[in-house]
Amino acid sequence: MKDQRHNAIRELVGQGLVASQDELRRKLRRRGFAVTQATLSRDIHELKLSKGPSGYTLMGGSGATV
Amino acid sequence: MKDQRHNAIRELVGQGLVASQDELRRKLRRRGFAVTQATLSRDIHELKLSKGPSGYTLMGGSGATV
DNA sequence: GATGAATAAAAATTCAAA
DNA sequence: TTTGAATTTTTATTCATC
Repeated sequence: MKDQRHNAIRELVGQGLVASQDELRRKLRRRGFAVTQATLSRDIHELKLSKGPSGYTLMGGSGATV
Repeated sequence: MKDQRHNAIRELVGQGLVASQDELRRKLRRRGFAVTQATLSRDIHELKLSKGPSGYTLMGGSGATV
């Protein structure tokens, strides 16, 4: 369950605008994943997502930005 | 004043571990820049810094991570 | 081990004001 | 136009429960 959710998160984030954990939560719910903010906070950390000027983004290997 | 502070921020962040705006605030103060969290929040946005699993990082041109 | 509810902590914003 | 104090919003964590 968690793995599927992680994939969905990666997809949504990669896709573009996820400005907050709550927005992510709403989008996930539409996809059938009903979780709370606490869980997303943990997921985001596990996935090493980064929150920048334009919402959440996926981090590559080293963390260096180009 | 703001430009100097921005440079100092870039330096501190580029340097390594800045885990929170408050930590940044303390480090800046040691360097002679005494500002509040509100100002740092604005600075960070202006500098397009990103907060990830290992504190704040500088974002490069495209925002892509390697 | 994964999660939620409640809470704490951190960050963004509002609202003066210089 | 930049800032700080206060506030709101968002995110991380704690403390149970399953």
